[in-house]
Amino acid sequence: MAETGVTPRERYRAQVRAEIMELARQQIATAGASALSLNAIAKQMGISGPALYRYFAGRDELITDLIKDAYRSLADAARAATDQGGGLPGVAYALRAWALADPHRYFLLYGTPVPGYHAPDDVTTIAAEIMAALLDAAPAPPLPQDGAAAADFTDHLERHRSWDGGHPAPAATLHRVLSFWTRLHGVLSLELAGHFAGMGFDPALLFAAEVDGLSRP
Amino acid sequence: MAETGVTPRERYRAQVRAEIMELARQQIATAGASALSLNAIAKQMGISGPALYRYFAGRDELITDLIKDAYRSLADAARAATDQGGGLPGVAYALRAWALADPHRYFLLYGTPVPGYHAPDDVTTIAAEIMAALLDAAPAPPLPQDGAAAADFTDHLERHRSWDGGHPAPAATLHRVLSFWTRLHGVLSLELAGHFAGMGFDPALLFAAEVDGLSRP
DNA sequence: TGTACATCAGTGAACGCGCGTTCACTGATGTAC
DNA sequence: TGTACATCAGTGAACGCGCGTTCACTGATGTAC
Repeated sequence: MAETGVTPRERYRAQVRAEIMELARQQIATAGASALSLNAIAKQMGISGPALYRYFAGRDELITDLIKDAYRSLADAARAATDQGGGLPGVAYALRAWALADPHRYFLLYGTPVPGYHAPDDVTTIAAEIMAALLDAAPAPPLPQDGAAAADFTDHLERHRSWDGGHPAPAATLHRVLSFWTRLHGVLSLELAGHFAGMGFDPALLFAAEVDGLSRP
Repeated sequence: MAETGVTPRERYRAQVRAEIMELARQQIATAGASALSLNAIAKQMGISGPALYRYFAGRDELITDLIKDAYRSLADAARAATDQGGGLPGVAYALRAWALADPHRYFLLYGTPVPGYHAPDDVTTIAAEIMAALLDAAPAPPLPQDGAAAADFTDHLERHRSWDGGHPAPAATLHRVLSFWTRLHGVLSLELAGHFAGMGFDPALLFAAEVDGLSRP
């Protein structure tokens, strides 16, 4: 009685869809997005390949849903960290934990772009949520930027802040958050891709040092 | 008479090899590394597919050579910029120019890692050259790091600097160069992957602001 | 200079693979009267 | 409660594709005597 309006068939559909997504996620986690195979998923579920077409229009739609799903998960993690009051460092560590839990999922969002693929509007919206979480976590007011180029870009942002989602933060904060985000992505993606592997130092310490440096005024 | 010891056959071989590599490079530039197809290359050259096996043991070897080639090219660009005396900003702009000239080539090196693939020792050596160029370009002495985590990592690097290729720079400089490199990669890879596309601001200005901020003490 | 032999670039057929996707269908589940 | 019909999940065969790679071969180029 609790589940009003949800027929058994709808429940079943949602369940199977979820199972497909879950197996797809596992496949990506194991061998990356390029290895995602509809037939392999079907085989794992014990059904025939064409049966999947009851749930997804095709491979592209499945990938799109996986991307949306991953963005959603990442945005939620960022939001939770912000709400917990840890500030930018808090968000930074949350993002790192998210990425380390499933590196291929991170690369699904921020890795090599797929040549033909173009992201739908939904993901742009969710990506904006991540920026919003960072803006909420950022301390105010930001210190004045040193350096002419830095000041120039802050000015530039004043006139190009359509992506802020209506956030009232000053342009200097937008700049700071943007810079924070790019730097974070830098360390993180190099670590995840294994580029520090042969260098001998501990990536966690580098990350901590970056976050430390980025967070103080 | 000038080309001592190089038989016509060797010349021919080198030439064909170079042509294969060039077409492979074009293919990657157009549609990414995952789209690289031996048969397609052969067709473009007007020869049969199996003929390529006279020049490469297989697809993997070709990709490995392309990666080595790209690293070589990038390291040369970094070295040239350093020798020109532009300091870290000079190297930064050189690397950006290199990446923008062929984004897929950049992603071949620093994009989503290929699941099965493992880089041979050669590329590690060349990658170290890039760090060496940055170390040569970095100003000395570096300022003391603010923040406990930053100081910790510098200390840590003192004990884990095997990757410095024997460079005499102090650990603080290693730290600075490492941080410079990761941050650079952050802005650059997000720009190349198109993540700034919908945001409205000019990526070049953000890059300039980052380089500006990163270069001053 | 001429002949016999070795090297080696390139061919064409074939193998086996897995992929996404379509189609006409069966059979179970749900709905209407 | 029972019957007639509609919905829809899943099947199995098939299509067409392009891939990397192997193999035995032809024919041109180079080498040795």
